[in-house]
Amino acid sequence: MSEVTLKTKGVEAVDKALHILSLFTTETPKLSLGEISQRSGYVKSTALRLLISLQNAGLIVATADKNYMVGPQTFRLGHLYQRSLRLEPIVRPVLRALVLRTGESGSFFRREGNIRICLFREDSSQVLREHVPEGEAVGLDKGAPGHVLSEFSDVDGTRPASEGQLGRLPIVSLGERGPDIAGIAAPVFGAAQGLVGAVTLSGPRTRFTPQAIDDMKPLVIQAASDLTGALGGSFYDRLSVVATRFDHVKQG
Amino acid sequence: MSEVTLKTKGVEAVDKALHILSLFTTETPKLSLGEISQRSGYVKSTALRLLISLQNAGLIVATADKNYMVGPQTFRLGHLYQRSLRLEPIVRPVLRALVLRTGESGSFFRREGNIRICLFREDSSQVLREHVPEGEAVGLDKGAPGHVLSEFSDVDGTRPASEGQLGRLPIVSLGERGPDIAGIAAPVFGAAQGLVGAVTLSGPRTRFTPQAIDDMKPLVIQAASDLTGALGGSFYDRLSVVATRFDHVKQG
DNA sequence: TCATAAAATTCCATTGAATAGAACGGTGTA
DNA sequence: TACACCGTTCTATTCAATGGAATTTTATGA
Repeated sequence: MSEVTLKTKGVEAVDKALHILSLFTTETPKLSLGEISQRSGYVKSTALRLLISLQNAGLIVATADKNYMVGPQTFRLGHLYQRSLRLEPIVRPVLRALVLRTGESGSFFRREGNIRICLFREDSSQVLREHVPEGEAVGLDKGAPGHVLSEFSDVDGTRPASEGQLGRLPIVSLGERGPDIAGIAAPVFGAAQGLVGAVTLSGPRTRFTPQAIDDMKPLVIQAASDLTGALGGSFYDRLSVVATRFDHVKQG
Repeated sequence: MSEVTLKTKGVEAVDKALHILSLFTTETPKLSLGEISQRSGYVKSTALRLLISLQNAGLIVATADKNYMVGPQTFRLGHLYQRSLRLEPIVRPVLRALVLRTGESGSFFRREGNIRICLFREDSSQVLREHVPEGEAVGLDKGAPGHVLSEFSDVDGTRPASEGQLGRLPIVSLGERGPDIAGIAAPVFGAAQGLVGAVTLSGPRTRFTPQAIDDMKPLVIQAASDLTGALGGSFYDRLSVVATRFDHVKQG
């Protein structure tokens, strides 16, 4: 109610309905009317009517046991979104190559507001692997890709990344997102759009030894550079800079 | 207005907003306010307010050139849907194996109302391949998986598939969905849920020679049987039936 | 099995949110 | 420079959304 009712406002009933939609998360993928009413703060009759509209649109489906889950239309729209970015044919092969050469899992993250979502993921074939499925939203403050997306968020067509920023690449994270999870990430830039996302290799910390990390670092940088090139970006074109700095990073 | 305002109805404003959302398709992923107003029939001021709510929820984003596209929240929700079905860990490996052994692309379709959507897809590495990306909605009347999903749609926990139905498997489609596209499909059943989906191999018609088709048929049947088993289903347990009929099918 | 509790669903008078269309402003085109 | 088109803001009217109570359905357990 008192949330954010400012600016040129939308339609309250729609806001409420979509708020209900947002209650469905990985942790709570299935909710009863009572839970929805409680969590949203809307009385049950109101929540129910909103749910009917959501169901008619196929965004929500009712289960046999009188619960609610997200519906098939979300899937259609979600893939429409994924395709609208036109990144998949570029990113997927690069990730696949990374995974083949390292045996760890490769992902591509994109910043959306103050979270990051896993747009693409290629799993390693290892039995032991961490798991951030595609579509998962994670905070910006944790993990190597999070740092990358924060650090380079102000990069756009007019303001390229500084040498100092590039010098710190790739960013390595050990035990941040979870005690046993490690990751190595680097930013991907587009021509005019600036920061597009972050490419990362991740896996169980036990396999990320100093030696292994040193082996993977140049591969991640190379992948980020390849992707940036494919998107028309040029920040990695100063390869001398990156190469020089990169030697430096390896020592650190 | 006169569309469908019957039954225990929901909330009109929400219906309108979600109708706007449904205007975004593969063919028209990007719409201006004018187009939205025209296609939906809502006056521009109304459409604009609904769009504001949709934007606040992250389901729609405005592009730099004053157009609208689906937003990142659809992606999050879409993958939540995909995961809520709990099919991916089961289906994906089977598809991958199919692709490896045949060189064609494998997909898993699910019926949603009177359309089918591609839930999972594993591309072949061949240069020439047809393309139905994940999330794409296709009609039930065309293509091998469409026929499968139609033919077995009445199968549920209480009414198993008849021998006659099973005998016609797998269903082969040549040049139906497009003049150059061929596919081989078979149904997947769950324990109590009945028909869960259809697994299919598809590719350019030129590679689907009678010989190649005969080679692929048992693999598709086997994949469908494996998936059905993994889901607790048992329709393929009458393997004698399937095997016998299958020999018959090969001759046909 | 029936009684009790809890949840979902329906109903309806009140009211304020959504609406339509006109007016405004901005941008590109002839 | 003027015109035409598109997006955006404004506002009085009205009808759709609301919430709470009533009713029905489902779950629990004695």
